[in-house]
Amino acid sequence: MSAGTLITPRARGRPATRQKADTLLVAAAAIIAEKGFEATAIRDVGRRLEVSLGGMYYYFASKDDLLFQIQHRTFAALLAAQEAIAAEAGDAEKRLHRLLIGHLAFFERHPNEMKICTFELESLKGDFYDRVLNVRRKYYRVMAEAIAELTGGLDRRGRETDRGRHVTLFTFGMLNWAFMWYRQAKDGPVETVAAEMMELLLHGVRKRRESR
Amino acid sequence: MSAGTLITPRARGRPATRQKADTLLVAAAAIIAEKGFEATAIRDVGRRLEVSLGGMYYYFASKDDLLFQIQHRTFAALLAAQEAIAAEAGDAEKRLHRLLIGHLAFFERHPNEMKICTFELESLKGDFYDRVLNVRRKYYRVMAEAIAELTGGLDRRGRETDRGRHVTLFTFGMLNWAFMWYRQAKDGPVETVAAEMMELLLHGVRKRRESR
DNA sequence: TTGTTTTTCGAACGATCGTTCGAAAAACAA
DNA sequence: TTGTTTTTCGAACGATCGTTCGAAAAACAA
Repeated sequence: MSAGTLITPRARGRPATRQKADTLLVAAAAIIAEKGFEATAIRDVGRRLEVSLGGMYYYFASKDDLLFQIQHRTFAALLAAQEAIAAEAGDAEKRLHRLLIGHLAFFERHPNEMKICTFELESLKGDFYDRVLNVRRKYYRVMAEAIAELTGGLDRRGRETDRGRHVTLFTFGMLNWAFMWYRQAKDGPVETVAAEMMELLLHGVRKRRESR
Repeated sequence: MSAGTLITPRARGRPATRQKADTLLVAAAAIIAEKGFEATAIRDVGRRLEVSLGGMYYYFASKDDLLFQIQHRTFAALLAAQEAIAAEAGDAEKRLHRLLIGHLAFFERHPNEMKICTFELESLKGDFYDRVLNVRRKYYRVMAEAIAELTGGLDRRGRETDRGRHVTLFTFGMLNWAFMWYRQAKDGPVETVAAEMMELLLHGVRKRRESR
């Protein structure tokens, strides 16, 4: 929507140019996820797709801009997808369950980008940082609301309680830490992991003697 | 114990030298936690404590060695502290509760070092990486055992089940994500947070109608 | 005091990096 | 075809970095 205010090269230009910029962003994300942002040279990103160093600067205003675009469009896409999921019908439990699946599924589709969002947030500066933080806050609220519905983690004025806030952050911890260990082959589909997470949130993990 | 096998400058030398090396490690951790490992220049670390660039190389064999020492000694200290806590008397619930407190308390005492352990593990190379990973694995086992005692997350042969593994990783997620949000002033003492985490693991977070 | 070991420092190295710039090439519109 | 816009490229810049090295200073032992 207000994406038109972006004054970066890739926002103007021909359709084929925008598409190439997308390809560059994906390639850049793969390299940055592997080596880290500071350790990644723009030269290397270009080399992988056979674009000269000078050519890279036709697509991105700066190295910081490149990092910003990866993070911003990733989180914006995640936010949009999850807002749609949150709007579907169903009770609080089903809604949160769908959101857990949605988050992990998005993470599975875009592991490089999500890893960068987690690791390199603080590599963003000034306005870039603020704008990404803004999207992240919106996403936090989507999840926090869904969790509060389930836990009653709101006080009488509808504001988040300390305990409700912590439960939300615990949940984000479980979700975001997945990049450290989740491998589809070893851990099964994300739906299984989400179901286990949901079970934990609903009933805890203690060995139940008579749970049948 | 086998720390004597370290062939780094700070392992030999006078007591005052070892002490100065410790001070340098703490100062380095503060800078690296703020700016990231790649973005941190050894020059800057030296400058903060008025040690020349050349002088830094009397204490550390290389920049990689500096990062390794921070991570290795931090995780070794955490492991030792938690092993002691795990060995204390008490049932499975009390033991895990103590470990949660211990982890968060250690994190609160050494936020810079713990942040580096989380963010910069993959900045380590070769043998440095292997040796830190080795300590991390030991720590994982301490926590995994404590959780398995509570959940029964072991199969008949005493091996970790998939579900047990996931519960452990969920717990690590909650604990390690704390660096993103925990502030003593806002969130209260770590004991409170640990208690909330324990409550979640035991009973889940669903609003209880008749929990009295 | 003298001799030895430990510690500190400054200068210099080769390498790499982000960014700029203007010219050339390619794509497109007329 | 001609003229215009978009895209690509190579070279060069100033800056920063990790590391080395040998000489000087400081600390210590005799």
